[in-house]
Amino acid sequence: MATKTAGRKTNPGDGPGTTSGYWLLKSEPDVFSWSDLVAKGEMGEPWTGVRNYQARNYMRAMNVGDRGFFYHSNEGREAVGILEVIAAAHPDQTDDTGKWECVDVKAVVPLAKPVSLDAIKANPKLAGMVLTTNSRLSVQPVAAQEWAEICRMGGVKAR
DNA sequence: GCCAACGTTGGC
DNA sequence: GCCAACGTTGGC
Repeated sequence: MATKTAGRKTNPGDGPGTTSGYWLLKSEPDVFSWSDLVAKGEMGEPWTGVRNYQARNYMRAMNVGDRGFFYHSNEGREAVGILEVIAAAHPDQTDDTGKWECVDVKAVVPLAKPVSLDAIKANPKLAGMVLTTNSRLSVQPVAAQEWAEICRMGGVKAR
């Protein structure tokens, strides 16, 4: 593990090559939503379909037990729940080339109050979030203090 | 639905 | 190895 991340810093606030163990994963809710993941229960679901090297490398850096926000892109534009990594990166069955990988995740808890992109942008503590600095990256690291702040805004205990 | 930003591809 | 063309993402 601790795979190389193409020479990039993983996250401001974390040292180079380290991760906080917190993530943010995007999905368009009309393709795969938070409630879809909840419906999978403890079995969880492979996070397939990522076709971006940076995003793949972040998935490779994930450990079982890491937590992430489930973010609804396009429709909703808000973090809606907390998920947990239940299987480390493995080949993506929906990919024929053999290049792409996915992790398995399960739903942990919904945010009592979804945290919108607008609210994130309006919060100076979250100014450095990848969500705003690289809006196209679908799998991204979250710094520990960002995790705590969004949990607070979302009305859930940070865990 | 539009389009800016970003990433990838392929010709040279 | 450069860069123009193209495709995709996701906010607006």
